[in-house]
Amino acid sequence: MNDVMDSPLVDAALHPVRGHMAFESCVEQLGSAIQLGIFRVGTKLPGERELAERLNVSRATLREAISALRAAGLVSTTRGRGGGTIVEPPAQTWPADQHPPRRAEIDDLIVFRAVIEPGAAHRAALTDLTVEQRELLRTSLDELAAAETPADYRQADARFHLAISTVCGSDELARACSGVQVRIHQLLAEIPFLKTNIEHSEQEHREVVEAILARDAERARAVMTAHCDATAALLKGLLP
Amino acid sequence: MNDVMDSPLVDAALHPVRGHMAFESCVEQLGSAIQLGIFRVGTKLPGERELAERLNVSRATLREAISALRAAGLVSTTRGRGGGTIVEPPAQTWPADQHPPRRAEIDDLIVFRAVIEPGAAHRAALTDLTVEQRELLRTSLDELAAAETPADYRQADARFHLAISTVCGSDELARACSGVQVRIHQLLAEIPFLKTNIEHSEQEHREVVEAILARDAERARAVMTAHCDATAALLKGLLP
DNA sequence: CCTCAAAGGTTTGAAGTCAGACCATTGACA
DNA sequence: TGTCAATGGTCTGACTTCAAACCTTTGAGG
Repeated sequence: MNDVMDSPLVDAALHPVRGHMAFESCVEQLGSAIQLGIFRVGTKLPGERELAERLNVSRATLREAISALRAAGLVSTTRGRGGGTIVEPPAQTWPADQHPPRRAEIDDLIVFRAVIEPGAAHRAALTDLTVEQRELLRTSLDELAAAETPADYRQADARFHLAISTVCGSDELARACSGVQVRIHQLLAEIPFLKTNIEHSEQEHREVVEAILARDAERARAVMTAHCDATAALLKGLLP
Repeated sequence: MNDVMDSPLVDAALHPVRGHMAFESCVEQLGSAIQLGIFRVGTKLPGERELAERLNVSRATLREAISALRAAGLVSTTRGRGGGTIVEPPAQTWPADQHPPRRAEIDDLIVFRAVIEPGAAHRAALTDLTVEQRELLRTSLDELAAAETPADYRQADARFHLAISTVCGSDELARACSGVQVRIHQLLAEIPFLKTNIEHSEQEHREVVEAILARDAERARAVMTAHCDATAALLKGLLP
């Protein structure tokens, strides 16, 4: 009969609705924010009521999610005034990742990143940045340089990339970058930490910030492109 | 105390979970696909069981969504063998849009689009396209030229842009473009149809495809950037 | 004409999610 | 030291969603 489904466009327009996702999504977002160091070890998460509102989820559901994080040892909770949920130092082993991403997913991610991160860098350079935004970029860069352990470095790296997208002024762009960083971060955690590679990365990081602050959009994009390509090559080469 | 929430990064990492979203999301996706002409007037939608599986939703929920579309007059349904759900010609007026997007949302969308669409064009030019993919681009371009009414043209335009992102080989990128196109399409429907503008657009469309097929990534990106900027200027100028 | 496969239509009970109210604990501050 | 506001903990009834059946309609093909 009438096989509309053969059109390649249908696949782009129709994507799976993640079923039963409120609880899952909360765990994922909070867990990612903790793993990326957006909520740092020892700090307190916002109150349950505020978090629930932010995530547009009922408090009951949010509590389920926090419960799961507590069970996983990522946070601990105390009651009463001044109490709350605080981020625990990472245990010996992260709760084992459930499913190692397929190769196709990695390729997909790498393509998406190659579009979005250089685009964000380009955009950031075109944007009239406030003093705070410039400060955020410099601070993120400094934290990267100050990182002492590989784990610290990877967290600071994720935050750095996120910071660039944040200053573009598009929530949606920032969210897309956040999603990309979460997954990149997970993948990077599985490959060895190469010192020479890091030094090269740091050089690129500095150049990107320099280009953005100098409002040299083309250069910002070019350097970020090279940076993403380098990571992509690493991942493609070192992942199973 | 410990106000972690002040970090601008938190906003990027934590985004609202759309509560109760299965039904809503189905209506949105199917409705958008119909409005963009991905499912064309007079054609039959895939069967309920297949659609439900694609959307990762129970058949009951999918049926609720179709029911809503039927109530809105977008589709009609017949039973029995050979029956199904077919796309109706658009009524005089589309079911009135619920909430006209705020100015901030429009700016957000425009920034995101300025990153993602030129990025996709660039990427498409770098990709080894199959014969089918090249054909898809040419066909989309032809349909654009063949459009007779403003509504036809806008649909063909959305499909054209979607086609470009589709050939990049990243589902996620295609999905992001799809989301952008849906919203751009809605906005464009609210402003006058300017003939001179369209002619200019068509020229750019041709150049983009030409550049992609010639594998001139820089040119593809530059032309697409100009194209997006033009649309952005239109929207900013003509929307309330 | 008959049969039956393919499609939409319906039912059912379990599980997830929600809003909102109320309970219990505890430390900040008067 | 006592109060109480802030915070996590609990409960309840309603709504949504799910999976997996089964029912009804209808046209294609023998």
